[in-house]
Amino acid sequence: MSDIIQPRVLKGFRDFLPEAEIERAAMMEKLAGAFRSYGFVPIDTPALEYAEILLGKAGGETEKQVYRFKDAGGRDVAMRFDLTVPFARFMAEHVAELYLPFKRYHMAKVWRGENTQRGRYREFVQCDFDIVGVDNAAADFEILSVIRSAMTALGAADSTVRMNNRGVFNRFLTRLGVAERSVEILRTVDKLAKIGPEETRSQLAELAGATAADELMAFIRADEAFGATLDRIERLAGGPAEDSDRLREIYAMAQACGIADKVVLDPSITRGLDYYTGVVFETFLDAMPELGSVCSGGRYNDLASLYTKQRLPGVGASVGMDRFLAGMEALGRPSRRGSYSRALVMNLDDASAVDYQAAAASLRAAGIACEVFPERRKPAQQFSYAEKKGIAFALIRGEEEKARGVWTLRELATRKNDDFDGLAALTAALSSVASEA
RNA sequence: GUGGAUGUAGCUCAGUGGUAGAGUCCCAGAAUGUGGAUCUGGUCGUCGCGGGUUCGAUCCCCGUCAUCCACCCCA
Repeated sequence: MSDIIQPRVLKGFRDFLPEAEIERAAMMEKLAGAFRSYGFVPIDTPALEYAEILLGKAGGETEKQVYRFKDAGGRDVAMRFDLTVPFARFMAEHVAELYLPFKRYHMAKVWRGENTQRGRYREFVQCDFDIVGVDNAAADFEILSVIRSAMTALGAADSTVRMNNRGVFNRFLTRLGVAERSVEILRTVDKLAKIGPEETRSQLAELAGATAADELMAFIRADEAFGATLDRIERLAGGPAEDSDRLREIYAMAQACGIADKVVLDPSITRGLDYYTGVVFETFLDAMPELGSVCSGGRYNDLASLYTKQRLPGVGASVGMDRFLAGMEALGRPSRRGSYSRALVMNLDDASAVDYQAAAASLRAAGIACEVFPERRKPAQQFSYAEKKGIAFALIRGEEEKARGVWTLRELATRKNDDFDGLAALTAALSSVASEA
């Protein structure tokens, strides 16, 4: 007679238990801190938009992957598949209420109905940050700098930003006479790290001929210092121009700010997305480059041309939070934490129920997160509960302690007890140790 | 979307054409309120789901769902 529904989640969608969600929340707080330190402000937009808004310019892969359906009112709607397109609509709609340059960050879930794999889900969080309204080296550099700050804040300072400028690449393709095939060529070049030089060369030869393929392979090498690579690709592209100067300026700023050692000029980085027009960035964990980029972005000349006649140049990037976390987990450095409680007030004596609440109130007033175990149970069970939630301290007051007029503070890890004469002394003691952890 | 592997207790995994086990975890007791050792006993499974073959399926076949890997694409 049991017809319960089997509980389950959709392919590519996930539940997050407290430990995982605490880690995600901590990560978002760290990112927000990095963004705010540069003056970026938060925004949010709806998860659901008119399909024509989201798909206006999309084609091919995006179109196939987007979740799209008719709502109850017959509207043709779609779930956002990134945060950039909704941001374009947002800017077109609100630019008059805002100010330029506008620097925003946006951390939210997006949905893509593509096949899953480690670090690739159908529902995942992107953390975007963009500067709209300025087209210069200062803005490009600021995004680069925020990427470095974000990675450092997340405990991944051992990562490298690989950057390039599509303008230089396009000039080079024009010189080669293969500009009309640039989209396919860019896409092939983008796969260099994955498929290796031989395969890349043969695919390029099919696209552009053997001679051009050899020249392309010579162009996309990234085995020299930033300046040497820049000089080489600038020469191959036809000499000095604004695009190569831009890279030079950005690099000078990176050097001045001490982040140049984690920035590489890699002419093979082109980004698959075709709306990028200037600098492009990809960020790889040094210990796990095969995971793919955990933070990518670049410059686009016109963010919102689909929705407004006002020209809005911008530059930005996006941290793939779920992919990043998958990488950190694979590298064995997750920061597990079971709760935010620092102390558990043990429940050992019904006659002391009031005292327990008073003790907890006293701790919270001192800024110490704590909880009262809600029913009387054997001490071992309460200790076990505390340890599962990662609570470091237990406050013990049973009949014996009450008779002696003391509170016992027990450190769970060491199992050492200390007696305190009153709540004030106990709270003070806990304040000093709690702030250390 | 295409191809391959996997899916057995909360967790990690054995196993068999006759409806299932180990370790761990959890619960109780030895020790009647202060947990890391030991011993004893115990709970827990629609063997992913649906269908087929069979006297009988967790095992064989088909489908399906999910996870992982490769391709594709990308965060």
